[in-house]
Amino acid sequence: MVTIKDIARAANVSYSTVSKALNDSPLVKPETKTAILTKAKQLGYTPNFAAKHLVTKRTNTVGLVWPEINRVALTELARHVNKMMAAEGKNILLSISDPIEAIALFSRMRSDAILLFEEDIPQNQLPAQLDIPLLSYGVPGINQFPTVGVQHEYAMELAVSSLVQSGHASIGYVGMVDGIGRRQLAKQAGYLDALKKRELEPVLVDTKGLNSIDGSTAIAAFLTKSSLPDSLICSSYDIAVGTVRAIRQAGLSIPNDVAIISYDNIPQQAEGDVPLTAVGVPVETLAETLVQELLRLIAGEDGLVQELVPELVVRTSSRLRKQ
Amino acid sequence: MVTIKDIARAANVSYSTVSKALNDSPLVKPETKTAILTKAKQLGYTPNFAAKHLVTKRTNTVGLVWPEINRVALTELARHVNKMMAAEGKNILLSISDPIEAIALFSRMRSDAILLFEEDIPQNQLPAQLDIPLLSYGVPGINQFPTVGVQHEYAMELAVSSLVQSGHASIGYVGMVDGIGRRQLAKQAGYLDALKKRELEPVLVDTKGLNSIDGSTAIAAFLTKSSLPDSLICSSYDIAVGTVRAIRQAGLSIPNDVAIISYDNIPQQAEGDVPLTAVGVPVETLAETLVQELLRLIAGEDGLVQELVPELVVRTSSRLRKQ
DNA sequence: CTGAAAGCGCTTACAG
DNA sequence: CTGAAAGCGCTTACAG
Repeated sequence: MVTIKDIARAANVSYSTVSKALNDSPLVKPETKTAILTKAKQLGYTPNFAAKHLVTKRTNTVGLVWPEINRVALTELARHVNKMMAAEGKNILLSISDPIEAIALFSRMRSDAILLFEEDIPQNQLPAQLDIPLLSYGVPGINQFPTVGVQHEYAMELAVSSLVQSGHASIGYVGMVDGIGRRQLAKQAGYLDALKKRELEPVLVDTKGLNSIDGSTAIAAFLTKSSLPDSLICSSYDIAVGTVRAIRQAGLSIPNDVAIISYDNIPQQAEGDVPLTAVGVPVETLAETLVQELLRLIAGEDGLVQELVPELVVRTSSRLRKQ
Repeated sequence: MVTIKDIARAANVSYSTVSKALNDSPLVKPETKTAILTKAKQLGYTPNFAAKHLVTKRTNTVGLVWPEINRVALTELARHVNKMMAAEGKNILLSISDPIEAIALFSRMRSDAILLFEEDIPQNQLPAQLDIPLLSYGVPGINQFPTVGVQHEYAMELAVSSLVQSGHASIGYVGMVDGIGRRQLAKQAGYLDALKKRELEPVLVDTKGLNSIDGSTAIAAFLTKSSLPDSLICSSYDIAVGTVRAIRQAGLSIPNDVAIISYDNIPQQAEGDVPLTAVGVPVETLAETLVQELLRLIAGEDGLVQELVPELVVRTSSRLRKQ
């Protein structure tokens, strides 16, 4: 492995001059700089990250802890965060290992910060005190770390309110019921509250999982026993995809037979056979907030707990039915 | 940030003794060791990865370059590789950035090796010579690096042969047609060869993308113009999911109206409404081969180019039709 | 068993 | 402008 000492020898300068040249310091004469850079390229030099970090104390690396790399909406969010962090000169490194181990690894690596996409870690398993900042994406209050979250309850209120205004009196919910995901539980609670407030009867369709296939299976099973409510709120994009599939499979039409509102404000919602009305914080806003907060934490500022306000985007799937 | 020197001070020993104690060296007296370990825990010590690596020359880290974290089959493969590498004491770090930048990053980080899940990088953009081993997952011969691949052509031969034996004379292909993915192109070529050999007429259904939604959209569009062949080979699990959705949506039955064989030998193929016949190298075999090869490369042995042999698993979706 | 010393590959004041 | 020196946080021969 070639080091700056090898370059120094080849270029007949001291290795501290090489270091300066490689970092484009104004302290080194242009000709010397060019000569050194040429030699470095010739020798196939690759800077040693660890050595550099050891002295500069910065890794410009942010660890993303995300064991489940399989939700479309989260993938979209990760993609945005990755891109925006790159623009700030920070590299996102993703671990799909056990969250506790992943946090420990990023700690040892002295990542500038850790972003946690997994919220179901028992509080007592999280390190009581971390030396590097950790930002949690999820429901505030589940751990002691700064958190960026979404007002899920308000999102459900928006969805229910919109359906009611369109004349729907029976509104169902498709998602994991009484599951372990905090985000999922918050959505369910929000739905139940919004219905209760209006004295409407809730209908819960339990998907028992979060994949689109879980959504379609649950709807198909439900249909063998009874007919669907005339509108459904799906707890995520994936669930909505499965729900739409099962409904159309049953020969029903959207929105005429069943109106649909999906969770997750991502562009994909518009791109299916039936453009889906969606509620949620726009993925760009979410990403931007996460990045801003990470940069603040890295700069040593105090962590905040934020809950972002969701928006409703109306598309075909919940348009007013022709009476 | 607490260092071994802080621990040394607190425990009244030299910091080289602390280092030995933390590494569980037999050279240090048990009582001293216990005292040091206790102090370390008390102070909340986290070893500095960079410092350790700088002297030991090992990072025990493998970089996974995978910009598209959205294919079910690849996610399943990544999960297996991650788990198996963890068992070997190696940490997988994933980058979803531009592959060239990701490779450069892992180079600077001195990862023990790089695993490349993206095959459509122009040969001339890849570094001519890397100081750390790189293993490519994909079609052999597209770059100068050791590669683990799959005999896609043989997989297609297996699929076609199985359908022909079941009495199917019209066999279509659903996937990205003439796209840029090498794996996809190899599958398409294999399909065309297998049909030509039997003097059967090929039918290509172009999905123009790799998501399940692309599959269902393509099938639905195809159905507006003509009827489907009586059997279909889908180029991936995702495509098969979409294909099945669209077929059932059209009121057709699988396998009675249309038989389906899907690509990707993953457990998920069995779990849908219609258990899918699938062809491909079992994901466990694929993962094991990748891990073995990575470990060989890390040990300094020569890289190999391997093509694994796919297997066909027959399930409901291609069972003999009732005549 | 314990500690002093050298060194991993860099950066950065500080002299010259 | 250039170079010698110190030091980042560790490990590992080597003395004692």
